[in-house]
Formats: sequence, structure tokens, C-alpha cells
Amino acid sequence: MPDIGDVARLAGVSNATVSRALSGRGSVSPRTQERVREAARELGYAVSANASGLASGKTANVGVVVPFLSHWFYTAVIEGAQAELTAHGYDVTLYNLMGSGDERRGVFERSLARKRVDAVIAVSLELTDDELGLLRAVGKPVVGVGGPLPGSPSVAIDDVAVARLATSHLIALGHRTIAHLGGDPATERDFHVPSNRRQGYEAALNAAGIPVDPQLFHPTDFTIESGYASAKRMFADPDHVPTAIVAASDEMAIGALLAARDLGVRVPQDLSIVGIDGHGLAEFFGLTTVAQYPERQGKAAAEAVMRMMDGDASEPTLAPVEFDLVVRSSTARPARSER
Amino acid sequence: MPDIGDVARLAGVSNATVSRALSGRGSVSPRTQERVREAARELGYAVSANASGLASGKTANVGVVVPFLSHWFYTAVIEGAQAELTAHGYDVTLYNLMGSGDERRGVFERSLARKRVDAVIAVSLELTDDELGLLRAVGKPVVGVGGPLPGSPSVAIDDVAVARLATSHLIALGHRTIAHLGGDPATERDFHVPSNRRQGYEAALNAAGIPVDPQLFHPTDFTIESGYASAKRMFADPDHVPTAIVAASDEMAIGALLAARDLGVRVPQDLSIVGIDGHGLAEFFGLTTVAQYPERQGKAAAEAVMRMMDGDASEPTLAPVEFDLVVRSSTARPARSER
DNA sequence: ATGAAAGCGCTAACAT
DNA sequence: ATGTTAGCGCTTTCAT
Repeated sequence: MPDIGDVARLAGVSNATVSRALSGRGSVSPRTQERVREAARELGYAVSANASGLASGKTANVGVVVPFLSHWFYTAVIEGAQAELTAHGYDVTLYNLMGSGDERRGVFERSLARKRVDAVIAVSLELTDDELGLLRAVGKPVVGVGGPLPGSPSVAIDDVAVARLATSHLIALGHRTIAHLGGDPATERDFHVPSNRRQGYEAALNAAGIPVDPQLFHPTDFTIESGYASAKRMFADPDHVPTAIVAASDEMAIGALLAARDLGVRVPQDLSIVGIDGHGLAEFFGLTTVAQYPERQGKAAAEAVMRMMDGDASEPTLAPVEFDLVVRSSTARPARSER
Repeated sequence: MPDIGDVARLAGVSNATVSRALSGRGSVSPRTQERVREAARELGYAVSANASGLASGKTANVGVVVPFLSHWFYTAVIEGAQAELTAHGYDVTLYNLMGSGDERRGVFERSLARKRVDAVIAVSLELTDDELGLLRAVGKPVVGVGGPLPGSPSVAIDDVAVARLATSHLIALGHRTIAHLGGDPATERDFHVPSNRRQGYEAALNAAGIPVDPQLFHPTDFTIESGYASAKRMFADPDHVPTAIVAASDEMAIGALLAARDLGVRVPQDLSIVGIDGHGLAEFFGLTTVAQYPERQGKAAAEAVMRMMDGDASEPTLAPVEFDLVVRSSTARPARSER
């Protein structure tokens, strides 16, 4: 592996000039610039990240922390952030909190403190005060995605508004008996997303003067399986059969869709279903949903940390994240008019 | 941020001793060891990755390269690899090849050459000779996952055997008209997985003396949508309706399952379906499948690179990767006996 | 078992 | 525009 001295010698200049020519910082005559580039190419030279980082205090690397990886939302956020970061010369190192508490603490204590990264993007993390402290102690820009991050700017949709929109769509269609599949408050983590969505659902109902019926709420995990089970259970109780469902996620909604199908309940004739997310599978299932765009959120977070690293000390005010109601074939007016 | 000197001063020893005490290399008396640890804790000291890396030539970081992120298999592999790596003190930096060719080349030229990583794990990559050259030029341990990687050891299932197993299961049940949903050879990348699986399908047929009917092969993308479309098309041709389908992936199989449902074709009474993968959704859909275990593969790859980094210069012979036939409710004997 | 000291390969003043 | 030089914060011989 050639070092900067080899390049300097071949180009007939000093180390400093090579450094300047290759980094673009400082002034170098076009001619020398070209000669240095050429020499570097010829030698297959690449700067040592460690040496450069040690000398400059910058690593050109940002840490992305996720609670776990195997979920559509997280991978999409990472993909969006990484594309943006890579395009600007940053590498991405991934920290996965999944697993034991020990490892979890280690991520904050060891890895993030090691000056491995210039900034961190924290995705959908519900952190303890302890962890927040460690995160802040790193002294680097931090931005959240997917929910608020105390003390740091963050990119996230307004979950209340999103759920309100989904519910209003149903109300506008004429539905009045609307069930909600939402996260079980008991097992809730991750930014209170579930309870915010539930709030939005109730707000829409209230605004329309429709009483909130607790019997119409069904605690459900954010999975197809759980949505399926909830929907089946719902139809087992003939006194509380809704004409429509708003699910807190598309996966739940798809589960409900499948349950309806198995039960012979026609969607949307007998039952309307709306999800939240804009999951890749929603289109296939003809699911009406409120789409959020996780890749864009990742991209926005990446832009924010880069701005902050560029010395824009002021915590950037992040533009609100858009979401759209995407109407497909799982919602329609109720068959039996509900006055 | 305290540095090693601060710790040394507080503990009343030299920098060298701090380094030894904290890294575990070299000998330090238990007493000093404890004092140093204590001092480090008190100061919130963490070694600088850059300084340590520069001095030692090791980064405690491994690169994981994937073609893209948003797919079950890749995220599972990463999760498995990362858990293992993290447990041994390594960080993981993620390189995503998705996107333009320029960025793709940049990953190899810039990032991997920068001595950012001590080793690389390449997941399901079909690399050009050029890229393979660059990868090897890094001079670090490299192991593949999900398919062969010319010149490097790799962790992968035997796709031919897997498909043979899936197909044999159907044959053993009494099926003789077995369709195959497989990757379109035209658009194939990624290790020839599709054609290997097709080969396995044909091998099983041959072994049973069943002629291979090209009409029974349906080029299909590795998605639910595409599996759905293929299955629908299949039933549009009454002359070539199979009693069973072996799909090259679980997602295809689930699509076919859904298509059958929509068509009123009962599974498994009228049609048996077997997938390949062990996808998370397979259980929900009652899909019989041949499960591979991507997390385990990721873990195995991580173990292999760690062994190689520990100076085990000999390229490790990797243990073959297991797979299992998981029989659920999508396969049964054919209704009309097919002699 | 511990300390002294020489780098690791680069960047960033500071000169010129 | 370019060269000189002093570190960046560690690890690692080499002594002791």
C-alpha cells in the first residue's frame, strides 16, 4: 500500500501538496493538481482513513443506530440516508441495538464514544436517559428519524395527523362504526407511535361527533399475523362489527384484509380497511393507506447531519415530513347506509 | 474527551501501561489493571479508533457489502453477522451497491481501499472481474455469503440440492405434473441462484423418471406480485395445469397461494405449493418450504472473517450450510391420483 | 511488570 | 502556490 510520500515523490511535490490536491482544501495549481491525481491513480493510492481522521479530527463516517434491522421501515430509512451520505463521501456504520442490554449499552459507551463517527442518525429509538446522556456526551451532531429525540432535531411524520387523515377518509365515505387496530399500550415502545395514531383516530371521530367506543379498539401487534387474529376476533362478536377499520400499520391492515377474505367478508363492500405506512405490499393488496416515505426521511436526516457537520451550529429546523392518502380498492362507502 | 495520558496520570502509570491494561495485550499486574480500569471509567475514557488503528494497523471494523438492503435475506444476513461481530468488539460498516455504477465503483476504490476495515463480508454479490480485483487488492480477508465468490471462501446453501429436496417432497407425495416458478434467465444476476434452483427441480424430476415439460416452467420475478401473476397465467391454460408448484422463493410461492385462493383453487387439495427460503411470512401462510437460515449464514461468515483476521492464514473450509424441509399445510397428496 | 521513545500516515498552521 | 514542521492519540519495540 503506497502512502502519501510515495505519491509526493512520484509527482515531484511535497506531502502537503498531495494532501491539498487530493482533498480539494487549500490552493493548488491546476497543473500540479493533475500531476498529483495522476500519480495517485498510477500508484493506486487511497488515503488512510485512520491517519487522516487522526490528523483532522474528521472521520467521514456517520453512525446509524437502529433498534433492529429486519423491518421495512428501518431498512428504507437506512437506504435513503446511506444513498445521500455515500454521494457526499461519507461511510455509514451501522449499530443495531437488538439483543441484550449489555450490548446495547456497549454501543453507546464503546462504539459511539470511540470517535468513529462524525455524527449519528438515530432511527426510531426510545432511549433511556442514561443512553441519551451518553449520546449527547459524544459531542457530535445527532438527529432522530421516525420520532422525537429529546434534545435533538428529528425527522418524523405527525402520527396524530396521519391517523386523523386515515380516519377522516372513512368518515367522509359515510362510515360511523369504525374500529381501530392499534398497538397495545402495555407493550409499547418506539416513540409512542401507536398511541399517537390512536389519538388521531379518536380526534377524527370526535371532530365528526361520533362517540369513541372502546369496544371498537383492538390491541394488536404491528404484524400481519396479529392483524389477522384481531380481525377474526372482531368478527366473532356480532354486537361490535364495524363497517370499517383503521389499522395503525399496513401490515396489520393486510392481516385484517386476509382475515376478511377468509371469513367471506367482502372488502370494500362489507368492510373498508385503511392502513398507515405505504408499505411495499400495500399496492399488491389494493390497500388504501396513508403513505409516509421512509427513504425520504432517511435522506432528510442525512442532509441535516451534514449541514450540522458543516458547522451550521444552529440546530436546523427540519421541514415537516409529508404523507399522502393513497386511495386504492380497500375503502368504499358502507353498503348499509349508517344514517 | 480525555486521552490516554489523562488516564495514565490518574492511575499513576505510563501511557504504555494504560494501553496494555485496557487492551489486554501484554502483561500488567492485576492491581495496576484494576487501577487503570477504574481511572478510565471515572474519566469516561474510550480509545480513539483512529489513533489506535493508525498505530496498530487494525481497525476493529468489518465492511459488509450488499447489493441492496430492502430484502429479507440481506437484512437477516447482516443481522446475524453483526450480532456475532459486535459481540467480539467489531463494528460493522455497511456498503450498499444499489444505485449508479459510479457509486458502485467508488465503494471499491475509495471506501474499501481506505483501510477502514480489517475484513469484508460480501453478500450475494455478482462482481465484475474489475471489482473482484479491487476487492482482492485490499489485501484483507474476504468472505462471501449467499453464493460463491471467486477467489474467496464463501457461505452458501447448495441451491441445487435445496430445489431438489423441495421437488422430491412433491414427487414423494405422488405429484407428477409439477410446475416451476423460477427466475427469468434473461434478467438473472445474483449468483445464478435461480438457474441452480431450476436445475435442482429438473434433477429431481429426472431422478423420478418424470419428463421435464418446458411448458411447466414459468419465468417469474422473486416477488409476491410476480408469483401471483404467474400462477394466474398458469391457470389460464387448461392444458397445462399442474397439481403442484415448486417456487424458487417463498415470496413467489405466497403470490401463487394468493392467486389460487382468488381463483377458487384449493390448497392443498387441488394444488400443492412449496417454496424455498424460510421467509418470515411462510408460517403465517401455512407454506411448506425449504428453510435456509440467513442469520446463521451471516454468523458463519462473521466467524470465518474473524478466524482469518486472527492470522489463521489458511482460508477456512467452511462447514456446509444446513437447510430443512418444513412441511406445513400447503402440500398434500394430489386429489386425482396421477398414477 | 513497567517505562521511554519511536513511529503509524496524514493534516494544518506557518513560512516562503 | 508550495514546502516545512509539528503534532493528532495511540501501540509497540526495546530497555530496565
